[in-house]
Amino acid sequence: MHQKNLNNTFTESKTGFRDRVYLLVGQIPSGRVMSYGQLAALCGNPRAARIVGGIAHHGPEHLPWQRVVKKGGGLASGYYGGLEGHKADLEREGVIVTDYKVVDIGNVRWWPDE
DNA sequence: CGCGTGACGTCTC
DNA sequence: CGAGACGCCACGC
Repeated sequence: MHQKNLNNTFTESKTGFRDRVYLLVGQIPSGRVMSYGQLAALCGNPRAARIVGGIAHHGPEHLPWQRVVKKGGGLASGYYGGLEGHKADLEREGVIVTDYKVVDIGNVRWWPDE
């Protein structure tokens, strides 16, 4: 037929990774943060943290990527505006940041279970 | 369809 | 504690 599979890759299982990242990031409430590895794990691959970073860099700007930090609470240098911008956006939401690292990350880390 | 890549993570020194 | 090196894997060309 005329339709073919085009690029196919419409298999939810595979493209799901990137889409899930978008959905999860969009679900992070204000004042809370998630780590790249955490997002990756929830997407199905705890070792795909780097992939989440790459997706974040190229992902939609309307998503709260500022709520995505490293596992230890470290901010992302590649964030639009750099560490300063990232820090400013997090503090704006009430997240305490010191030396470009989220303070008490264990308390502000958010999980979809909540 | 293979290679390089990177907003990470973990180990070692 | 801090910095450096390796590994890991989805994504784009």
